[in-house]
Amino acid sequence: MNEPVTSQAKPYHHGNLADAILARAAQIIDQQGIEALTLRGIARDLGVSHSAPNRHFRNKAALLSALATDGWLKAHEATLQEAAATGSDNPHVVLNAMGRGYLRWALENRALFKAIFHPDVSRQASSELIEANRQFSATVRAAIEATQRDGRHPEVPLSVLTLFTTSVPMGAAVLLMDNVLGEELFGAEGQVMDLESLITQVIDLVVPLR
Amino acid sequence: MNEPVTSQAKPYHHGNLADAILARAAQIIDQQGIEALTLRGIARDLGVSHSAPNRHFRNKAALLSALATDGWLKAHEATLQEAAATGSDNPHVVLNAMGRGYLRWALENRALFKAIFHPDVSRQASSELIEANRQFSATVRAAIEATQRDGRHPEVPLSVLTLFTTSVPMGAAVLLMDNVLGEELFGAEGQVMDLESLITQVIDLVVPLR
DNA sequence: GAGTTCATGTAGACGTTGTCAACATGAAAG
DNA sequence: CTTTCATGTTGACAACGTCTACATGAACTC
Repeated sequence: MNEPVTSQAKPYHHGNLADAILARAAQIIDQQGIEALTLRGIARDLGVSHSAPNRHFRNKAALLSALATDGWLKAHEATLQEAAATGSDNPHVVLNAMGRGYLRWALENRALFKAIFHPDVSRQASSELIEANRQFSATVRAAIEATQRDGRHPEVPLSVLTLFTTSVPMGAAVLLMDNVLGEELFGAEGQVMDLESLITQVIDLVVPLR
Repeated sequence: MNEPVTSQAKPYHHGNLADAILARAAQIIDQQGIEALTLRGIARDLGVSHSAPNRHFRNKAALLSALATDGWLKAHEATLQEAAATGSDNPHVVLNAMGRGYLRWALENRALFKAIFHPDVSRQASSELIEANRQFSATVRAAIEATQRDGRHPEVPLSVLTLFTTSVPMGAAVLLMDNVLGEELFGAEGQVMDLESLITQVIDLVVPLR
C-alpha cells in the first residue's frame, strides 16, 4: 500500500526528493494530523538537511498546494473510474456513481482531501492547482447538467442543483472524517452501519436511481 | 455589530482580557484568515505583553477550542431562533428553517465556523466544547427524527438521513465560504444569484416543504 | 576525456512563534 | 494594615520557515 519512499531510481544526489517529500507529507497528515506537518520534520525523516525541501517547494504553502493539486487529480480519476465501472450512460446512474467514487476516495485519502480544504491552499493557488480544480469541476458540472436534462429537479437553477449535489459528498466526507457530530448522531441506537452501505444510501438520497 | 473590545467594565488590571482576546481572534480570522492567527499578534494588538494570553488560555489550541465552543452555542441559537420564527409545528417547516438558520449563520460568522472545523480543535476537545456540540446535535437529531416520522424518507435508517441532512448546510457553507469549486460552477451562465435565494432553494432540496 | 554548468543538497543565520519559569502588581479578603 | 492570589510582565528557550552563501556531483560541451 505504501509507495516506496526511497525509490530505486536515483537520478540525482539523493533520489527524487520531491516525490519523497510529498509521500512523507501525506503520511504525516494521515498519522499525526495536518497541523503536525513541518518542513524540517519531513527533512529529518528523509535524512536530508533542514532546508533541502526549499529546493523543491518555494514555501510550506507550495507543498500543501502540490498535495492539493495531486488531490484534485486523484479525486477526478476516482470519480471518473467509478462512473465508467457502471458501464451505463444513464445520467442518473453515472452521477450517482461519481458521488460514491468521490466520497469513498475522500475517506480513503484523508491526507489529500484535507490538503484540498486547508486554508493556506485556497489563498495561494498555483496555476496547476486552479487547472486541476477546473477540470474536476467541469466534469462534475457536466454530469449534473445531464441529470437535470434527464428530469432531475428541473424547477431549480443549475447553480442551486450543483451546490446541493456537491455539498453532500463533500460535507459527508468532512463529517465522517473528523466525526464532527460525535456519536450522538450516528450509531447511537446501537446499530453500527457498514461504511460502504452508508455511502451508498446517502448518495442515493442526492441522486436517486429512479 | 462589533462588540466593544475594550469594555468599560475593568474588574481587574487591564479589563477582562479573555473576552477581548476572543473578540480580536475572531476579527483576525475574518480579516486575515485563520492561519494568520498568533497569540503574540493578538497580545500586540491589545497592548498587553506577549504572554498575557497564556493566563487565560492554556495554549493556542485552547483558544481555538473556546472559539469553537462559542461557535456551537451561537449556531445552536441561530438555528433555534429561525425555527421559532416560523411559528409552525410542522416538522418539515421547522427543520427547513433550521437548515436555513444554520447556513445563514455560518456564512455570517465565518470565524467561528472555521474554528469549529479547525484540525487543532477536533483533536483536543474540552468538556465544554463536547457539551456544546452534544446539545446542538441533540436538537438537530430530534428535528430530523420528527420529519422522518412525518413521512420524510421512511425507507432509510435515521443515521443515513441525518448524514444527508446535515451534510448539505455544512458542505454548502464550506463551498460558498472558500469558493472552492470556483466560478466554473456558479454563475458561469452569467446569472448571478442572490445569496439568500440560493440558501432557500438549496435547503428546500434537502427538506422539501411539501 | 577534461572542463564547465547548473540543478540539487548543506551549513549557518535571522526573525517569529508557542510556551515556560520567575518576578511584579494591585484588587479583594481577613 | 497585612496577606493572598489572580492577573500581567520579563526574559528565556526550542522549534519553525526562510534566506544567503557555499559545496557537490551528474550531465553537457568541446
